[in-house]
Amino acid sequence: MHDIRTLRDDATLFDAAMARRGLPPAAAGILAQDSERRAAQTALQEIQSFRNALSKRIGEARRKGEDSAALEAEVSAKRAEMEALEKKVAGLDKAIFDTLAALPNVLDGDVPEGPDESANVVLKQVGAPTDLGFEPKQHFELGEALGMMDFETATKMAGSRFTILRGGLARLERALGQFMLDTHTTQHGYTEHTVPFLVNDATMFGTNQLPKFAEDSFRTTDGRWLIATSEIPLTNTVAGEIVPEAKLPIRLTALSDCFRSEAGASGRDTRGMLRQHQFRKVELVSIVHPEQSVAEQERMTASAEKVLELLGLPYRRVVLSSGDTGFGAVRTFDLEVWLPGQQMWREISSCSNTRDFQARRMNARFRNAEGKVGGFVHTLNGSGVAVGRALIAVMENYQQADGSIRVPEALVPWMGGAEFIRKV
RNA sequence: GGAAGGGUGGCCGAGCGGCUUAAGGCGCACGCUUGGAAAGCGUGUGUGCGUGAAAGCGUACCGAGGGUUCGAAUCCCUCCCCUUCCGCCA
Repeated sequence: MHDIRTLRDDATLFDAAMARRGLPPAAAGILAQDSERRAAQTALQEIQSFRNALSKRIGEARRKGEDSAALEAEVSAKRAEMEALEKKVAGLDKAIFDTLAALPNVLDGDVPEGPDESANVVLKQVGAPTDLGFEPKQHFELGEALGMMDFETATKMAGSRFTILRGGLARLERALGQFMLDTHTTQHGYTEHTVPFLVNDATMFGTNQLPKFAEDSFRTTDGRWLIATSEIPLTNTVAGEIVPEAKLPIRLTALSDCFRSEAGASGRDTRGMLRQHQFRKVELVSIVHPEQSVAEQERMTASAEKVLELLGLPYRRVVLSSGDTGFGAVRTFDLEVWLPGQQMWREISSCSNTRDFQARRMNARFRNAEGKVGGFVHTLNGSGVAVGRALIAVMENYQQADGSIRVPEALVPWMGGAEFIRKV
């Protein structure tokens, strides 16, 4: 959510920022409505002031037992004009709010220019693409052969883009989630949370799922929403709060199921469990002082990278281009893991700084050492990492020629000591 | 789901149609007092918006949204949330 003052201060700069997002100039139209609104509000306030003064005199007159009919008539005469102005102000307020709420965040200066993911820039690579020494299989081939990944039965009961895991792979998914949570809580200072998977409209607005991206989420019959990521409940823990500065930074993590309608993704990644309506993810959220968000994004991304390093997965860090950066982010680092079966780097984590964009929507502020409200906090979110995709990555990178899966060393304690997943 | 009681400023809490730009207290800030502190005393202490060079002035805000009225924290309606009891239930 933008502060209208940034448009008033420099409309050209704002339009330039929107142009980087591929959007037409918007400032002039909004500012025209803004000045119209202010004029109407001033006119309204003059009438309100007049009314308040007369109402006071009416009260005094009545207490003295005098006749107040003339004064009452004088106020009543203004009624139509006042209602019209109230309506105008409210209408313009809503129009301006709706427009601002639908505009994406202003990108950081160091975000590379480009129309889409083709312009993303690789910042570093850790590990080389795995050389297995035989023809690698894709995860769904491996999983089905093991009898532990069942798309057919899941589709029967729920439709496409659902998967049933069994036995060793179900255990592996659980182990990955526990391992990631334990890593972030014991090594990176994040506090574990369990959160609601169903949330209300205001919460969805706070983390930018609403109003623009309603079709990406599932809605319940009682008007709630299934969370698309635990970023939503975690970040909204500070909604409406004034956090003492001494409590910052606040670092939160949760393992949750995530629900996405994948509207508009038809035909993409239809094989296997790369893109599902329901998947598990360990999320990292940081609530920080405004001066700390740039450093925190680096720290958060490093925390996610640590998980991939411990799992021994080749990955690279990519900074998303202007055309690929999400609505609420000023800058996003993606982590891409190597998938031997696909012979491709695929996204497994996305770490974004939103600065005060979400905080403004949620009205999340901090109180400084002097006890004054110091402004909006900055919020960041990142996957630490996507559990379903980590499962795929482990399967494809640790597959053996006989179709079994070796368990990464770091994961063995969470697997009850098992070192291999074999067909039973 | 049913019944009752509630939601007021950073916190507690009064107010239940005009004298409230919300009493009082706590907390906080500054000052007086003191060798220093505590206590005491005094002063100040919300947010948004509009207007203004500024000081200031105006306006809105007492869970949210509507309504009644010359005037609403106060009355009416709808919704949300909290507490207690009952019912149901992993």
